[in-house]
Amino acid sequence: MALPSGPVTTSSEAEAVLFDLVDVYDRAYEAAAAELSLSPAQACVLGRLDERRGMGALAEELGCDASNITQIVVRLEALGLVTREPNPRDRRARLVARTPQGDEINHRFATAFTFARTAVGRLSPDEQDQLTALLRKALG
Amino acid sequence: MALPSGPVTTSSEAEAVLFDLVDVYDRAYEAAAAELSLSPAQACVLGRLDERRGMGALAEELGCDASNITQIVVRLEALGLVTREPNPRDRRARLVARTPQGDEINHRFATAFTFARTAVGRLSPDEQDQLTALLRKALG
DNA sequence: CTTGTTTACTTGAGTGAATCAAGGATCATT
DNA sequence: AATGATCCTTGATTCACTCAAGTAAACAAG
Repeated sequence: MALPSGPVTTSSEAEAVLFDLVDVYDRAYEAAAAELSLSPAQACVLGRLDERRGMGALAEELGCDASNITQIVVRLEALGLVTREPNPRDRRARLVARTPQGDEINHRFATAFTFARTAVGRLSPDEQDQLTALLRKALG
Repeated sequence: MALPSGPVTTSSEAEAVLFDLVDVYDRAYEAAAAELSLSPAQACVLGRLDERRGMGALAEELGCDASNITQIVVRLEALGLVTREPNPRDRRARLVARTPQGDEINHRFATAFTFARTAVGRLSPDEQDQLTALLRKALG
């Protein structure tokens, strides 16, 4: 989603700021990925491989079709960032794991994606707690 | 972006909540669009046509290539939600405007996309002001 | 053990977003 | 009238995403 999500009509100021936040966050994420020549989806998957895991687990966590994950992982594999090893316990399944290069790129991505860190860093510890509490309440 | 944006590693709780918010927001936007058989990008463009305007203006506001807008608008036109009239003052340009049907769908979208409204509605007026202030500060 | 079912993943087809390069038409300037 | 910039479209390409079908292996009876 390169195009922003909203606003249709923002009735309250809080809604407008919320929208701004989401927009800036998404763009920052995309930009950080682009710096490493990754698509946002690739960066996302790569970031969820701190431990090796199956394709199905990824699909479920990310809430998308398994075939989508297959494609993304195939591309990450072609880039040398990920391997797909057969699962010795279940020969239907395959375990996806980051390569050392994948670790390196993932680390660089984490460094490049400064938005959340920076935004939170603009707040005092007290304010951070307030924000956390407010957002939790807002999320229901 | 159906796949979530983040987290790589969330160092603070505030960052984690921020990520949650963005994720839920994006998914809600997508779901609301899907209810009306629109893509998120289509809903986005449709929502920015309260006044008729040129393709270029849309592209600039949405930060993407003009040819991308062309495609999206062509599809919206095929759905009968939008018209592209020639600009009498400049025959290179075309003015995009919602049709009555487009207005209707846009309104239904605004109704279906309840996330921001609902989230903010969980907070008292005071809390809403606090949230607005905190997010403004965090956004820098 | 073989039959049938479920599970895990891949493949293929199709849609749409997005970008880039190139082109046509029109405007604006000299 | 010629030049160059502007507005938009077209074409080519990549990728994300979904759905329908298919393969292969696990699993559970009979």
